[in-house]
Amino acid sequence: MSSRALPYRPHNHAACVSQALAEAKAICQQQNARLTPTRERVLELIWQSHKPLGAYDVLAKLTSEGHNAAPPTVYRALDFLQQYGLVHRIASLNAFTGCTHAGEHHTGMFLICRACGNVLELMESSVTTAIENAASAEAFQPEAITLEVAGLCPGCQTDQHHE
Amino acid sequence: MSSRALPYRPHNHAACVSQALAEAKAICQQQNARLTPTRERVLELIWQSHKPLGAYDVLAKLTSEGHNAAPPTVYRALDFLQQYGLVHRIASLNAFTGCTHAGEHHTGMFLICRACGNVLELMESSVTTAIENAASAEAFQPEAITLEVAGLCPGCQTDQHHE
DNA sequence: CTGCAAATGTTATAATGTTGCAAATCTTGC
DNA sequence: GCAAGATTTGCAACATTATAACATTTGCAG
Repeated sequence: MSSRALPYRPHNHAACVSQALAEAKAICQQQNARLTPTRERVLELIWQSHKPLGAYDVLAKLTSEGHNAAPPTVYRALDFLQQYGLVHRIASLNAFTGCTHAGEHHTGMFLICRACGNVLELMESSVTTAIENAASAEAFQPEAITLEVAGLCPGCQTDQHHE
Repeated sequence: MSSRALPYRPHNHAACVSQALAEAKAICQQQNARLTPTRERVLELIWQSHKPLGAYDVLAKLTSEGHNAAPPTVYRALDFLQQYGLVHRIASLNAFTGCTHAGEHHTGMFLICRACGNVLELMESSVTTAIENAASAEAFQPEAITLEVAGLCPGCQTDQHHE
């Protein structure tokens, strides 16, 4: 088995998605939040791609499957999912990606491949700590950290295998 | 004198702006880049605020002073200024701020006060190193780092002095 | 089953950013 | 100087991303 992290190594993505959905249901139930059909479908669509999806990409998929959706439909679902830590917004891409650490309290660090578009979410306490220390040194009280690293993923550094 | 960093402590902002402009001129001259009047004016407008300005804010100021400008005018100037490291784009705000380390090769870390809107740019090699190490551990080759921390600046943590 | 709160539908619009092409300006080699 | 090519700007249209406002429906508690 490869030592490379998901999503770079091959895996059963359908299982990976259904597990994420199951976890999402559990989290919502636990917090008395309603994971309605639309919200669940949006979450599933986002998870089906390791590449971040734009809100209008999600909208297009919804309408293509007969859902009578408008932009607010999607943005509201995304707001909900973000609120419960089920998806993250990637500010540098104006796009959304499934949270791979849902439920855990964390600050995500995103490795975004500019070639294949895949995104890997990391949780690195050493990074978070360094950032918090730097903020402290300026007497700044951090609340939210946006950390997005663009570059080349292992699979795209040498070949043309841009999925 | 306060130990707090600019822009939190009071200072002669006009001087601070004109120094930034002088440095910008030097940097452009050194690299055979043309800091045309429009580009220089955009840079000055951005520097006159410690708060990031949106592209359309810049556009509004230009048109209000008689400049016959359209969105591309501003975006092209901003592209140029970013290319030479004279301004940074803050992805989480869709806005631009003057680079306080122009000329130095660096990765900026931005402390963004959600109350007063001021932004402080830091250069912390310990943070950069931690991020690069985390990326390395995933065999990811970083090219650009977006690091934006939202929270409360020293002046806004206790009082209502939201400038 | 009624009344409130939450969620959704619907229309319109705001905010942000880009493309394409023509005109003007600057620079460079001669 | 000056013609030729490259860079910059003007301009119009358009594309993308996100929100506002308000009516309607749905789910849930009393």
